[in-house]
Amino acid sequence: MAQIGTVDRILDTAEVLFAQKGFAETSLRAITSKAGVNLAAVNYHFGSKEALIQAVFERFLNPFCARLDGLLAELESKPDSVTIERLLATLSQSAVAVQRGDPQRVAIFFRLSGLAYSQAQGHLRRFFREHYGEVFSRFLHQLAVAVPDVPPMEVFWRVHFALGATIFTLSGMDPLRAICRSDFGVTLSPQQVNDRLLSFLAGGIRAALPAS
Amino acid sequence: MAQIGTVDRILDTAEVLFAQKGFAETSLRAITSKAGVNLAAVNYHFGSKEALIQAVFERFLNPFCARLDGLLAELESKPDSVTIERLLATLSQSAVAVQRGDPQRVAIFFRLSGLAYSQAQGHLRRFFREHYGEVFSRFLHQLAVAVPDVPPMEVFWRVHFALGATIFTLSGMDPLRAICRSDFGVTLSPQQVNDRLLSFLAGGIRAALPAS
DNA sequence: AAGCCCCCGAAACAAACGTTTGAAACGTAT
DNA sequence: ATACGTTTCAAACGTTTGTTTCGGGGGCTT
Repeated sequence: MAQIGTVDRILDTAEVLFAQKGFAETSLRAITSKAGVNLAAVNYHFGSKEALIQAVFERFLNPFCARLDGLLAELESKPDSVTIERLLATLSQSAVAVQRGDPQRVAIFFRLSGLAYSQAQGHLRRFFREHYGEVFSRFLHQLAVAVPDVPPMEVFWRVHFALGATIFTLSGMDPLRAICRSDFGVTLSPQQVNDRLLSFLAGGIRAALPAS
Repeated sequence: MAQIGTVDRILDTAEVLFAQKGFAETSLRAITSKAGVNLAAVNYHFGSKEALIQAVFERFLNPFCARLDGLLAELESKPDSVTIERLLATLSQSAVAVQRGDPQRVAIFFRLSGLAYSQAQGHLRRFFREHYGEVFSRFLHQLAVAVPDVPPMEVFWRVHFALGATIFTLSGMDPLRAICRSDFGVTLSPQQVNDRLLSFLAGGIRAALPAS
């Protein structure tokens, strides 16, 4: 068993607790006591709670965006085969791969993204737009290529609709699967939920435009 | 100018502040000082902050569900004409009507719903399931009738996907419209965003099932 | 007018929060 | 062994939080 340092122990614990209860509802004392480190360690290593939150995001968003960026570059080299399904699958695969295929960690990934998004105000939104805006618009552009008969502005909106469905669903994955099991007697794997989500999204993006 | 009582002044103010910054981030002092009432008034009239939060939800969810329930009953009497589009429009109209057509208040409505949902833990989730679970499953059943070729369990999942897209989008309506204006030079009205959302959802719900 | 009940207001309460402090413990290079 | 920079620790700091207390009206009924 490899000994992990204080910084990573804090990040590992903060990640889980933030995903479970939100940022404001998670105290530094809860994090440090569960992580088995001293309370002052957070301010020593990160400077402040706000900086810790950003560090948590950076740790999984940086590799995610790097991988996504690489896969998008690969797709751009052969523009003919770019479909919605392939683009969405690329996104999904990036998330899963970065979390080493662990569904539990993928859930945390999306749960945190959802929290960050609903935390509409101030510093986190700026942080996202500055660090990850480029990859996002690259994805947006690829998607516009994949559906040439849908105007770019409509693609923009539909991507946000899709983003909402994704984050919303995957951030509440476990409770939803429990309801599904109790109401229909069927236990779906996260992968199966993901497949259903992707076909829903593809159908939505390709839908007929509203009669304006 | 009609004088409104202390209770409603608190509810009006809390509603806005909760929607803007979340529950934990909004202090009772912020609410009471902005509402122009004494700090102790919250605990006097509601008992606790948690009870205030529930009261805020009840005030707009009760009339919303009542109206939705009535419209659903109306639809059940003529099962032939029930389509996805009509059902979604019913939902949308209920929300708009209850908020007296004020887009600002409709935004608050969805923003609060989104917050409640992302606040996955404990008391709010129970509260929702107990109070509004019946109307929800009634809606679900109607939707299953409207798309007979999609199995009920698939409808269940797709409704949650749609719920996510809706809450997510409408809760961040204003910032998204600002981005759309700056990126495409087009200013959409909330109604126009709603139309686009509805066709996206209809397309998603009707999409081809994943090859399992 | 006296009593009663409901509501308001200023102040205080204990608890929890993020953050800071200064000294002890550590490993490492001189 | 000594000295040095880094990390850990217990303790305390000053705020802010939700909640409670208690005295003082305002509008009733008797």
